Amino acid sequence: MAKAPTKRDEILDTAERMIRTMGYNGFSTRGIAKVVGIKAASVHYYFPTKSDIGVAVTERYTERFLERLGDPTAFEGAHKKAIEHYVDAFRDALVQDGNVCLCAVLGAETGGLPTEVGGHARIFFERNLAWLKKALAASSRVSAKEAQAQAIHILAAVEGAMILSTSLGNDTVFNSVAGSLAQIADD
Amino acid sequence: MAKAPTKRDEILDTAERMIRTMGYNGFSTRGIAKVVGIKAASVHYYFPTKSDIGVAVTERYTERFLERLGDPTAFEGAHKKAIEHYVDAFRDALVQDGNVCLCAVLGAETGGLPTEVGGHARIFFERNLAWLKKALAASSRVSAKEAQAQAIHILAAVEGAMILSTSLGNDTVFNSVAGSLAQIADD
DNA sequence: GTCTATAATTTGATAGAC
DNA sequence: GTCTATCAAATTATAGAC
Repeated sequence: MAKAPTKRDEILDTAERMIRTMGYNGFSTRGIAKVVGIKAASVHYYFPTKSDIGVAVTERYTERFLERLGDPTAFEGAHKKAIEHYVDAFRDALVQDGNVCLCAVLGAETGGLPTEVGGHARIFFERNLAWLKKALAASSRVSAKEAQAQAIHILAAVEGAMILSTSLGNDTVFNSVAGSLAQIADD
Repeated sequence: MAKAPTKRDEILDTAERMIRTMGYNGFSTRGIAKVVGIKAASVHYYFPTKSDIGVAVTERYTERFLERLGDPTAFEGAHKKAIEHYVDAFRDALVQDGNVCLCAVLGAETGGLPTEVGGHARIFFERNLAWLKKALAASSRVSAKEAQAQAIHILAAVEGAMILSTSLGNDTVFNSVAGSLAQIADD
């Protein structure tokens, strides 16, 4: 039997959804409270400040995402499989959740974020690049330099593809980019 | 002698800079007024609503960008040159202006935008894809289908690269992606 | 065109009762 | 833990004087 989500979880779920559709400056404690079915003051009981919500959402998002990615060295020799596995994680975020990557949104409005929130978005990107570099190094014979460049390229393309898909209202855009990235393995 | 910018232009310049750093929900009419040196009520004289500012900024941005791109059929046989020219336009936006692409920001927060503003961001993307398709079709022997996929890939990668660069505080990230994209021509 | 004044609403946050 | 009540500030926008 799945544990019922705590109020705290519901707040984070709602905040994540709102940030991913409207941005950090597009949600309010009152807006969250209304959805969760409590009062704004109760939201502040769990998270003293709005920035605390942003940080908690981003940390949870990053942990979940990297957990789902799993072991980057599990793709020995299967370069293409590694990339497909990576891209699939984002596809799920886009199609299942129906939203852009949290950190694509946060990264886009970096200048309008509390410093700590922007810092945690940055950590998401850094950890993703580290995962990709390891996965590429373990699955192909590219140099460390090439692995670095490929990692940056893949992450940038996937994040951009989610934004494009959302703005154009067309998920096939994401899949088109996913297909192109799989061919990086054919170098 | 360059014409002095009108007040209207100054408002749009300031709004564009603010949206590109903080997002649409991160700027206010008062914030703009303070920078321009007038009162908020005067901003509303030029643009009745905030949404009007967003639309005007996006339209102007799109026109300028496509003007700068020029003729997409000017690269006969020079596939690589076409891509480099396209990527350079974004590099200038990132390095000279010091900001992410306006529509990367707007696209990321689509769900939090007035409908018309989101619609104009979408138009930016559509016109960019159209330009790229023409440029790729005119400069190489790829099929229409391949040109479409390559166009989407290039646009997504460039937009994502700007966000990554900003969040990581590192412009070399953009240049790395730019280098990878130039190799698409080597297929 | 630019201002003052102001309205109506929203926002982030706190104090204190229950 | 959740509430009511409240605050101070900010926000979008309008009316009307100059």
